[in-house]
Amino acid sequence: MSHTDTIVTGLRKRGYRITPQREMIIGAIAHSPKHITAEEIAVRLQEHTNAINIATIYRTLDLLWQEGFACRNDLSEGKIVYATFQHGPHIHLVCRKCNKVIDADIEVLSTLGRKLQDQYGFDSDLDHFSIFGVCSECLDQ
Amino acid sequence: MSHTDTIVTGLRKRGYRITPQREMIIGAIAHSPKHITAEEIAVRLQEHTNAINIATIYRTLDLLWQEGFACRNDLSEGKIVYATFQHGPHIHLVCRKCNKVIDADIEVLSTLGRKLQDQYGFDSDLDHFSIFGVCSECLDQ
DNA sequence: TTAGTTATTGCAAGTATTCGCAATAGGAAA
DNA sequence: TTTCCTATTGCGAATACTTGCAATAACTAA
Repeated sequence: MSHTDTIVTGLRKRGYRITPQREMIIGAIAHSPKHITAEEIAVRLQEHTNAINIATIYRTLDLLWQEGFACRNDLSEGKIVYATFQHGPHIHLVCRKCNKVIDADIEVLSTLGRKLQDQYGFDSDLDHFSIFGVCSECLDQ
Repeated sequence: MSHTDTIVTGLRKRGYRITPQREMIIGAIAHSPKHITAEEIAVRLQEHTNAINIATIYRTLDLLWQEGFACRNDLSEGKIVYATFQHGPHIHLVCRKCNKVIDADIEVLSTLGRKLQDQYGFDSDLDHFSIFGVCSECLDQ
């Protein structure tokens, strides 16, 4: 089953209706090799059809995020980026000086996730999230 | 020295100019007992003077964040909240189902910060940051 | 296969945030 | 003090995102 189908099936199982718009939006984000913005999805889909409203894209991305099929990150570039989880878990270290994004591996987070679960009953999205700070180059300056 | 003065002095030391606007904005955020939005600062300041532009507030908040005097969090309520660090470090656990925010203590993060420093030379803002996920009540449903 | 229920869409208006540029005003240096 | 340099402000326009509401169309059940 393709990554797109996995998400479509998952949504259907939870009682959501699958519209052509949703399928196309899910296809676009699932095939994107990197994080993608709502606007980028709109541009992509316009190659196929010019009839998907930007509000629908925002609503679908929000749905995917709420249902745990996508991550949503403010990388402080003035827009929010989304991605599905097919590319494997990682952290974004976002430099608040130069906006550079370093992808770090998540090994260190397993303990954190377990602790938040135990102490707060909170199921954290640690597969794909952002930490702000200052990168080594900016620290040197 | 008051919390406001600490920040003002810090900015001056780094070569930034201190304008009455900046002082008032810093005062507002430093005195706020909780996270605050740009709009809330604008409302507050209007009690004192009706001459501070909203764009200036956004620019000053961004400056404070970039210089490490404030944290900046998207709690997914459709707006970004800011705060200074006087209230002590903590994590926000933000539920992506119900938008509830749980404040957790940061003890678990010290290891993480050290690892990111060692492995990536990245100086993380772990004093005051957000993790998305699902809270225990929403998990039960 | 059709009809009914109601989730979803498109549209247009609203809110949140950023940006370009000319006018203003901090603060260093004379 | 005053003068000058240029960082900062205000304004208005641009971009990013959200929301209310009527029209449409998925899906369920007959």
